[in-house]
Amino acid sequence: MGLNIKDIARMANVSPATVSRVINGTGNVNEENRQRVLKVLEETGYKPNALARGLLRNRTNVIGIIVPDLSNINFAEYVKGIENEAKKYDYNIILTTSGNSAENEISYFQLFKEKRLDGIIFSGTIFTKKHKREIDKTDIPVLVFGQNFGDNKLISMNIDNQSAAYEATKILLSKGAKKICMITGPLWDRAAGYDRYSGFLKALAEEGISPNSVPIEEGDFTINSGYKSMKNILKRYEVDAVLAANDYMALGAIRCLFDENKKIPEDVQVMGFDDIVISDIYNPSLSTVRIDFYNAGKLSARKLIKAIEGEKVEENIIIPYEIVLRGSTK
Amino acid sequence: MGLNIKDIARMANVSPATVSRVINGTGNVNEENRQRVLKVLEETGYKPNALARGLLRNRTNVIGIIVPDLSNINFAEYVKGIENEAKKYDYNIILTTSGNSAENEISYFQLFKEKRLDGIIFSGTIFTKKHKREIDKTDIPVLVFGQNFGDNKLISMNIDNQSAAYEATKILLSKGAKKICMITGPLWDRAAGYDRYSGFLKALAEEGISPNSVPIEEGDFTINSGYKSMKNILKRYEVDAVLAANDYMALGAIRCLFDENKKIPEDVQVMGFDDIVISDIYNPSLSTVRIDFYNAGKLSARKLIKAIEGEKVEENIIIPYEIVLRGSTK
DNA sequence: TTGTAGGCGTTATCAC
DNA sequence: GTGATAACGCCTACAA
Repeated sequence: MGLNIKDIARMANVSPATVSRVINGTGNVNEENRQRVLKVLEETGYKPNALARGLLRNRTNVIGIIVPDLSNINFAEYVKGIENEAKKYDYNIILTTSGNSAENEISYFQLFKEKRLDGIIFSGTIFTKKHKREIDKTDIPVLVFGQNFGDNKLISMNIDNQSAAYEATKILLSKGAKKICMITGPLWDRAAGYDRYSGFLKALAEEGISPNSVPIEEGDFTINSGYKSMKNILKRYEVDAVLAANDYMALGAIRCLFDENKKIPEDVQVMGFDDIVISDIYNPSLSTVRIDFYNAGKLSARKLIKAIEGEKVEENIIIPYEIVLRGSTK
Repeated sequence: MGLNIKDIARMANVSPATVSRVINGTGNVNEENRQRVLKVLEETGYKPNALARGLLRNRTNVIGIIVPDLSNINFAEYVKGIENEAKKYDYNIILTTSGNSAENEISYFQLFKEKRLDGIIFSGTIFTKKHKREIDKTDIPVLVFGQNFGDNKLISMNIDNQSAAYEATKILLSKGAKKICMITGPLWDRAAGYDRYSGFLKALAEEGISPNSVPIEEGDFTINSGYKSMKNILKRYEVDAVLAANDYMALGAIRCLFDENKKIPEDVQVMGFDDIVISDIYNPSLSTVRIDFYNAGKLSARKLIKAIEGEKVEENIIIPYEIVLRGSTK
């Protein structure tokens, strides 16, 4: 290590320019010289310094990612998708997690700018004016995931959470639910919290059900909060269907219903969100809304790289969802 | 954007050197000038180019990570731990996943070298001479996670999988198991596959049980493979205890036992590995071996950064485990 | 076909 | 206290 292009040049008895030409396959090089250089490269294991190269080309081939939390399997899958796809195009990723702190998010934007990354994928759960201002100051391509935010400067990719929750609710009602309730995520979480909640309300409105008569508890996406929320609801209401804003809460709710001697789905139907790996094997197996985060990640990487390389990219991309019916619904 | 330190200098009527001094807090600067510079920095949102800086200082403040797969919650937690801890020391991470391909792993080592990262955390499931040769060629500090590989050049961090499996087996036996069996991971996976398997055998040996009489199936860590392995075992044997090399396989096994009308833990005791979030709420709740990957990640980051900054670091660090007894054992 | 020289943006050194 | 200058390692005109 510590070798630079001049050292290689000296060893191969040529100039640094020639070495550079061999490495990059640019310009013509005498075959004999080329072979000598290649041999030295091989022997020394020399790798050009990406810093120097980036400085010159103004390109790093690195994409910055900001996600709230890697413990959430959805985000882990999303990141995996990005990474796998990016590597195909010879890009790497710098990963940061914000823990849902807007302050962290903003400071990462600045960091990414400093590091001269080629593009940024940002997935937050809230999106403020401050975020927007920061993004506007950046002239690197940015892809925002999971936030509807009309802005022609950035690419946005969204899950239609509202429609998904709407449809899930409709299905429960169509299967005979008369006393439905919901366990939501935190409502400040625009996507998985608020939008799923509002889709639920929309479906009720269409059926002429007043939201005031419907029990709604706000959980925090953990199994425990699902359990507690269900318990709170059962204290004061009789219900025959539950929509939970994610599978963990749905599983917590099922556990609670079980403890209260309710039969699923005969007495109470349950529907979750996410289709985590356990949902299929759980007893009863869980009906849920499946969103393919891995593919969303791949798509995000592809779109962003397209934008980095100067191609036109549509501004708002919608990720499909799919409703999976299993044993916890009739 | 596109501003450089010279632009700032011009705007503030000072030299680039002075701007640099203000930014880095190095050397003395006249208060009046400092204020003028700060104002320009504020107004322009200028950030120094980390590439140029890195070129000069030979430092990037970035750590490279290689893990097999982010879908595995253990690795996701591990990475999260690294990232959170690294950020405290002002380091960022470049994350790559190898999909267990040794070829990928090696090429990432080279990439990291090219990018002049300050350190590398490598977690693979196999560790070959080729890996070792590559690491030896690198003079960046490397931390290898999950592989016992005596080498004074690198820091290694390990889970004592063998002892953990040994102890788990002993517990099952002490609780009256007479006809025990195991569902292992792939045995080429040194850590979670082979080592857990060998710990199991060691415990049997100590009790004078011949391994030939004991059913052993090799799964692939998925729920399905746990189910199938259990089914295969039950076809030919009667068992009263199962050790599975991870919780997913344990849950698959439980599901199978349930389908075969076996009572848990009365007829068959089950013990897993990992303590995934669902294990506690499953019915029956799952006894398991818990390893704190998040903290292992934090510790890895801390040790590696220490090494990067020139401090001496112990060479082999052992991560503790803990056996959690729940409803699936007597 | 090949080599020399200048510059990418920053910081450290050395005069002033 | 401040500014010019060289250097980090590479690539690319341009000249030979």
